[in-house]
Amino acid sequence: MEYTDLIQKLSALGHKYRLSILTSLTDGEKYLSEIANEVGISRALAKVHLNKLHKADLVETRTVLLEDEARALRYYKIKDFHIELSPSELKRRKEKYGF
Amino acid sequence: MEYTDLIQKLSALGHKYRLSILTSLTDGEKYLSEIANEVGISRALAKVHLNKLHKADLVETRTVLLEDEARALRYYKIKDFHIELSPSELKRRKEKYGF
DNA sequence: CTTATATGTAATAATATTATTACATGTAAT
DNA sequence: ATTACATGTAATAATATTATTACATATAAG
Repeated sequence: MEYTDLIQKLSALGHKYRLSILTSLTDGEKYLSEIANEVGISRALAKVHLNKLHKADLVETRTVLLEDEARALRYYKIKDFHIELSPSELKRRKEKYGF
Repeated sequence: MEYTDLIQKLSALGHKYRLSILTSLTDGEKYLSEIANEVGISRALAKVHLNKLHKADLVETRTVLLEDEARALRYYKIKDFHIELSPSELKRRKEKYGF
């Protein structure tokens, strides 16, 4: 993973609501209002944090048409990622990539 | 690791200078001016970031008296930590701790 | 006594993040 | 028509982070 991408993911993960949202999405995909309710924040605020998670490539979205094909829901799904950090991992990265 | 401690570590790690400082410290302990030079920032700014790393318990300090026992240097040393995050890790945490 | 090295802090400025509020759309059900 | 869901955005306010500047201490060397 690129340095700037790692930084972006770490800072996206380092916020209580965003980590909570991501954890909530480990159940499966959910739509905005569901997420806001589960986490206990307003829909608008949940959107702000979901946007940040999306920019960091930690979630992806999918629009689902309901049976009537009139209304559409936007589902948020956790993307796969793997971050492992420790002093030795940082050293390994440094030796491998030079930073 | 506690939820708030994890958040604190993640947000401490999620900044270019701080990750750079930590990576630099994988070589061994260093003092403030060395760190500032290596990372390429002012001493005052390096201090700000080291304070944040210290609060997140990612570095520890040690005061070393020079031979003459007059001057003292404050060495910063990386602390041991291990952070592993992925969708399945988040799910495991949730099932184990409930968040 | 000036320069160089090391430490530290406090105050401010600049920028970014976080949170809220208010508004917009659309469909379905009462 | 109003209420209940669902979506979205833009503007503002509040707060926090990040960066700089300026000052303080102390020792050693020239």
